[in-house]
Amino acid sequence: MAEHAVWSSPATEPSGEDVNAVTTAVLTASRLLVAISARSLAAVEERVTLPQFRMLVVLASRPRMKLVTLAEQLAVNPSTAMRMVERLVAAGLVDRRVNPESRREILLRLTDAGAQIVDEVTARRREEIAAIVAAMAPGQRAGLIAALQAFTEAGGEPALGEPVYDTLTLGWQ
Amino acid sequence: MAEHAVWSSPATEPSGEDVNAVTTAVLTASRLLVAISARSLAAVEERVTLPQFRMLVVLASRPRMKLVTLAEQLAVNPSTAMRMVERLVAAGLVDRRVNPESRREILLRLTDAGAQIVDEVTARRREEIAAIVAAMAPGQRAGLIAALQAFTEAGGEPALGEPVYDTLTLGWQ
DNA sequence: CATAAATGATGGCATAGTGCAATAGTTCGC
DNA sequence: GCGAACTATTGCACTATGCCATCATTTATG
Repeated sequence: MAEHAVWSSPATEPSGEDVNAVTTAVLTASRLLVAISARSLAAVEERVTLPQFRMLVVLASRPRMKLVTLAEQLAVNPSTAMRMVERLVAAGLVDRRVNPESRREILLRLTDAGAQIVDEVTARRREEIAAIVAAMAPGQRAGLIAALQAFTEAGGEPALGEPVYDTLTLGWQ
Repeated sequence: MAEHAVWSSPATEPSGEDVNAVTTAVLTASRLLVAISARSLAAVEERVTLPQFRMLVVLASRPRMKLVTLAEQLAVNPSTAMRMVERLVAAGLVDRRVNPESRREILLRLTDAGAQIVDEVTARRREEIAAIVAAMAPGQRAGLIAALQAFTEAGGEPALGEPVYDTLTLGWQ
């Protein structure tokens, strides 16, 4: 549709076409990953909303989190996190208690039920990806690992300083 | 944390470990892609919300869409789509008019301003990915293309029947 | 130690996003 | 011509969000 400019990088490589083709391949693969993610969530989306699931994922990554930290991880306002926590506590998915070390803070963590939801989605996602990988010719798998590692390394760490927040809700760590 | 079972597929390959390693590589790369996506949206998120952006993306993919179709593409209730459309029309990002061919339908399409927002994010995302690809050793790029194509093919089309909706908001098509 | 400053949790208010159910206008099949 | 089917739209309820104000607790400072 829109004419995509070709980002040839004169200073580095003359292989603008090359880069462009790889970029397209990455975008195409991303689409599949997004679809996988959406499917992996289907099983739980009648129990929790997407924002709630993201909150569970963050809490799964680190127990004994206080509210402001949780809000930061989710990149939402503390008041938003507050009300979500209230609902999740009411739903029996999160446990909230005052931090005895510092009584102005609260400590949050998943209940078993909350942890189970996260595990369910995580496992489902891994299964889906594993199934796809298993469908690939064995010889191609090694190439995929090497290629993805190179890509991930070239991408480096997410933006410095900014909170690495996870728009989708992909919670594996 | 949780012990991940190893999905060896006895009927096909004995390479369960192999599959597992590839799966992990895929998940790691996905994380980077999610971060890229989040950053590419930063520039517009003061003008539109994430759901609104997703709506713009869908409208960009096909002009003259009617409301129910739009709602289906977004996997939301028509009433939800309706109200979102109202806001986007008010914001000057979407154009809404009665279909002269069938007066019970409305035809929706992006305004120039709406299209510009989509283009902006799409271009930004491509640029970010291209920059990463450019940082890879040229020799690795060909491998990445081949590997990703194999992966995408093995993944096949998204779930049959279900609407392919895009949880994240990655709108390239 | 006493008091100001900083931290953290909450609540009030307004807006956006969602789904379900009901309603009203159009079009289609017979 | 009429009822069925399709569309848009609205009412209602609830979740998600941000900004700002308030109250409790802890920390820093004189």
